[in-house]
Amino acid sequence: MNLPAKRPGQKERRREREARILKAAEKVFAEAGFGGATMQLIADMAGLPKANLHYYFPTKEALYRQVVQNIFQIWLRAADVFDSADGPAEAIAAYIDAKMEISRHHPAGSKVWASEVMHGAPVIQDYLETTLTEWTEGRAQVIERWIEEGRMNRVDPRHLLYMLWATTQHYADFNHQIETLNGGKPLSDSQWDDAKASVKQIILAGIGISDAGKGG
Amino acid sequence: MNLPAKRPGQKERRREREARILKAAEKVFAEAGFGGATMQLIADMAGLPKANLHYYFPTKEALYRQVVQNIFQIWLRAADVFDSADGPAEAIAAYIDAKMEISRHHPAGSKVWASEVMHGAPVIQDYLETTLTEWTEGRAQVIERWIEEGRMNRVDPRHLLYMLWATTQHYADFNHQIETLNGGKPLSDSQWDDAKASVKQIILAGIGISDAGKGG
DNA sequence: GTCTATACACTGATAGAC
DNA sequence: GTCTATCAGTGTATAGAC
Repeated sequence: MNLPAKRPGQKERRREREARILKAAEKVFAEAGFGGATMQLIADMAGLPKANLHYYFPTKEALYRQVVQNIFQIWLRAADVFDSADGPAEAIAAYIDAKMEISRHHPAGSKVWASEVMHGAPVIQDYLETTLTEWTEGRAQVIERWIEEGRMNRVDPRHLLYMLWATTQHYADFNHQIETLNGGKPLSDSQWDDAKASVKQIILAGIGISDAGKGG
Repeated sequence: MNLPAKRPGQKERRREREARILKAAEKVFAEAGFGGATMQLIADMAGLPKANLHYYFPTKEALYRQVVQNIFQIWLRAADVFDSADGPAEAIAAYIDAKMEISRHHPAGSKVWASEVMHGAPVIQDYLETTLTEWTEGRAQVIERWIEEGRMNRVDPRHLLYMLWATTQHYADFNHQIETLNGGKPLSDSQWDDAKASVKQIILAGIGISDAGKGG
């Protein structure tokens, strides 16, 4: 009877808590690693009793798996800009910008991803073998076409992609080291602009596109 | 009396076991992280009873600390080639080659280092603030001089160094991902040559040095 | 100097009251 | 559907026999 009317936004509350747990878990996993992270820490940061986590996620590994999958989706969405442009200069510049933005505003996610891959991808190996492999092959073909059209230097497409991933994610994964070398202070807005400009300058010049991404 | 004569190579045996423990610890820490690594795993891999580890290293953290310090020394030695050359083309090419060799033959060490920095450098923060900061500032000045002498493009020296670190270490830290994208097989000798050549090609061209590092 | 057995703390997960 | 109390398992570290 009144049961349906009795739950206004009950599902929303559950979603809101799930999101809070996932956010806390991402941070704790990033800072302590899977083995070093504890359900107690995650629960405290999410503001819930420890046992409640198992009501939303059956096991620690299931929670971790969800965190990693979310990060993977963010990577994939950022990769879309690679296709929305019609030339290497615009596409690669946009891709660098998008990934640098993620490194700046989502460093914890990048760290969890890096840790997962470093440990042999025990949880997302299937994604590496399917989605990531397909995406990489597709993008390598696009780069190869640009090379044959004479729109950029002949470089190995895969190693170019690795360099893009490595360089952009470095600003997230090693942000503590960069901060220390910056006198203990996080990069300012203008310093982030410098970082993005430097990465674009070197890589675009490195593949023979000289007039793009230069501000002055 | 005969006590000194009674210990032939006793110190050597201790050093040999210490080295074996350190080697096993490096691998376990790299694969499982600090929190995921157990003294049992390290002991098994080193072929010693678990409790014996505490005879050589008082705590798990002390063992970990020694592993991280050793890796840092390897990084520093590799950085020496930066100074043994007299120009940017030779110096940076040699630095890339040296770091790529470490990534190939010492991936576990690179992973432990990456993990330590990602978690906020709880153990080697002092090294970051002293040795690494001084080395970085010195090398940035060298690069700045090369720029003023017109021997390479004007780029931000620090972001160039970050790109060198990120790109070369990526082949160690993400070797599992690279292996997966390579059809599940480790890079062959020639593929490693391609990787080194690609990195040198893009970065050297990216800083305005066009005729170096090209094989054919 | 080396190993076996054990103490003590803490973790992930669950049972049961509300 | 939510929380308190607790269990079983595991981890580091150590005491004590040899």
